[in-house]
Amino acid sequence: MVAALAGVSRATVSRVVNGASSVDPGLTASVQKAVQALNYVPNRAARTLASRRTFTVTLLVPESTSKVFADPFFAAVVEGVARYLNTTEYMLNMVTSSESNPEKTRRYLLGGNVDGVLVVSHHTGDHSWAHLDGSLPLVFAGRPLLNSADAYFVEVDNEKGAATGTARLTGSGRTNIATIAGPQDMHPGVDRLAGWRGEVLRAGLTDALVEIGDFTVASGAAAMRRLLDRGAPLDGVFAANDQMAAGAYSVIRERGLRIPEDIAVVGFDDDYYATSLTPALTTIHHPISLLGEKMAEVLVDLIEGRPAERITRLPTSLVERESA
Amino acid sequence: MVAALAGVSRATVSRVVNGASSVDPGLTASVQKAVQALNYVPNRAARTLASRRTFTVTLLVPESTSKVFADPFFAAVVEGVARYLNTTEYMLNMVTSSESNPEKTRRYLLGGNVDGVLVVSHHTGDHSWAHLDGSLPLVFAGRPLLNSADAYFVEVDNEKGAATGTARLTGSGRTNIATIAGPQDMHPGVDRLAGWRGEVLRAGLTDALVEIGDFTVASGAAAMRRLLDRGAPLDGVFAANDQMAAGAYSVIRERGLRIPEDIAVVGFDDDYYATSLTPALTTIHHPISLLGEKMAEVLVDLIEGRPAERITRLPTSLVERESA
DNA sequence: TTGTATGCGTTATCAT
DNA sequence: ATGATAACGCATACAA
Repeated sequence: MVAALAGVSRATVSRVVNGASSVDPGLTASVQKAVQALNYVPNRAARTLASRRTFTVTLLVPESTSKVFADPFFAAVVEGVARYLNTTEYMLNMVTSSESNPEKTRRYLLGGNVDGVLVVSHHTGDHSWAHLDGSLPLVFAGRPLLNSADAYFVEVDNEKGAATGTARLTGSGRTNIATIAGPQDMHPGVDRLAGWRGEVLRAGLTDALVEIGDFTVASGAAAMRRLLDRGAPLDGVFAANDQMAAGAYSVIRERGLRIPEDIAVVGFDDDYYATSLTPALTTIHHPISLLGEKMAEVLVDLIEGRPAERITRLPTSLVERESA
Repeated sequence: MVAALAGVSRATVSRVVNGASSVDPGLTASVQKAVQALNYVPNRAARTLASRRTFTVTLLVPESTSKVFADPFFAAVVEGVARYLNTTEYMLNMVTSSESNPEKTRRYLLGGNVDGVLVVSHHTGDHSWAHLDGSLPLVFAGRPLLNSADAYFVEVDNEKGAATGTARLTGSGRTNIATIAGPQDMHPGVDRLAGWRGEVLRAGLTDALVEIGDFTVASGAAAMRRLLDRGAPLDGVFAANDQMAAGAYSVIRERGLRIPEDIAVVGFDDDYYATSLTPALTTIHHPISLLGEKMAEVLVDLIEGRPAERITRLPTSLVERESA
C-alpha cells in the first residue's frame, strides 16, 4: 500500500480510508494528502477478500432478461435503484431467476458474491425467494398476502392512494361511486379496495358498488359492464389501476355515456394508459423509480447494520386530468 | 480451498477449474466430483486479486442515469449486452460519465476495477473516451468521422441499409426519388446518404434531390418542405431516420398529397415512430439489441486476447409496411 | 491511538 | 504433469 510511504503505517491508512476508529487528526490529514498525491484508490477485490463483503447488490427479477428491459416498470425501478446506489460504493448486478435452474441462482446468491438482494416481481410479490432471508439481507417490492416472517418490503401506499383517488370523486359531488377492484389475493387489490371503501363510507355513501377485475384492460371492461347492468345509478368509478380504467372507458362509451359528465373515472398508477386515453385519465401517481430508490436504501441500511423499517410505504399523489 | 481435500493439491484444482494446461484425466475426474460434492464455487474476489482480472465490464453512457433507462435505445442496447454477458462469467456495471467530474470516472476505469469498457453515446460516437484505449479494451457503438487510431466499433450497416430502403422505391417503379439525409458530420448521416445515392444512380436516376436534416422531426418537415418547393417531380423519398420521415409525413399531408400513392416514404431505424404513423412506415430495421450483444462479444474477445474485427457491421432488413 | 502480523481464496512461479 | 509456495492488496485481531 503505497500511501503508507507518505505517512506512517498501513493499518492506519486503512483506518483513515474507512473512516474507522479514532485516528489522530494530524495523521489523518497527512494520510489524506498522501492519498491525494498518489491518486490512491482502494482495490475492490482485496477489500472484499479481506472483509468478506462484496459491495455488490443483486436485483433479482423473474422474467427473462429480454423482457425486463422493455418493461417500463422495471426500467423505472432499475433507474431508482441505480440512482441511489450511485451515492454509495455499492455496485448493482442483475440476475434473472427463471433462466436455467433456480439452484444456480441460489448458489450464486449464497456463494458470497453478493451483500444483499432486491427482489422485484412485477407489481406484486413473488416471494419464492423468501427462504434466502436470514442468510442474506433481502428487500421486496410489494408484500405478499401472508406476511412472511421477517422480510423487508417497500410498497406504494395503496390504501391511502385509493382513498385520495376516491375523494376526488366524493369531493366533486358524485354520490353513486363504484369501484373496479383488483384481485383480492394480492395486496394492491385488497388495499385499494379498502381505500375506496373507507372513503365512500366516510362520505356517507354506499359501498355496495364493487366489481372485481384482474388488472387487465379486458377485465376492466367486463367489470364496468356488470356495474352498468345492475341498473343502479352511477356517476363515478374508481378503477384500481389505469388499465382497468381503460377497459371501463370503452364500455362507458359503448353505452353512450360521457366521461366525465355522466360518469367520472379515476384510475391508479399513472402509467402509459393514463395519458393516452381520451379524455386523459385523472389518476393516482405510483412513484416507481422512488420505489427502486427506497428499496436500495433499505437494503444498504440492512447490509450496514443500520435499523430499517420493516415496511416502507411510499406516498402517492393525485394527478388531475380530465376524466374526473 | 476445500476441494483439495477430496483430491490432491490445490494448484491442480485451479488448473482443472480453469481448464488450463494438461491435467491427468484421472485427477481431473476426481477433482470434478469433489467440486460437485462440496458444491464448490470459486471466490470471485480472490480470483480477481490473484489474477488481476475483474471479470467486470463497464457500460459507459453519457447522459445522467435517469434519462438512460427511459430511452428505448439504451434499454435495447443494455438488453443485448446483458444477454451476451449472461453466457459468460462477466458482470456488467454501468457508469454515467457526465455525473460529477470526468476525472473520477477515468480513475475508476483505470483503477483496475474493470476489464473493459463499452462506450455507448446515443446513436453516434462521442469518442472523448478514446484516450483510454491502450490502457483498457474499448468498444464503441458507432464510429466517429475521423477514425481514431485503433479502436473497435460496432455499427449497423448504414450504407447497405439505406441502399435497401431506396431499392424498395426504385423497385416499385418510382423514378423521382429524393432523400432527407442526416447530418453530414457523423457517419450514419454520411453513410445513409451514400447508400441512397448508390442505389438511385444504379437505377439510372438523378441524385440531385437531397436535403439535409438533423434527425429530428422538425428538421424532417423542413427538409420535405424544401424538397417540395423545388417544384421538381417527386414520387418517393428515403428519410435517413424514422423521425425525419414523421416530419415529412406532416408536410406531405399539408400539401394535400397522399402516402404512398403520390409519394412513397421509406425510413430508417424502425423505431416507435414507424408503427405509430399512419400509414405505418416502411423502414429499415436497426437491430439495436444485437448491437449491444455484438459489442459485448467483441469486448470479451478483446479481453481474452482473441482476435476481433476492428469494425463489425450489423445486417439490416427491410420492414415492409404501408408507406412504400 | 498506532503498529505488527496474519489471513482472505486464488493464481502464478518455480521446482520437482 | 503436479506440488510447494509466494504474491495479490487490504482488513483486522492483537499487541504495544
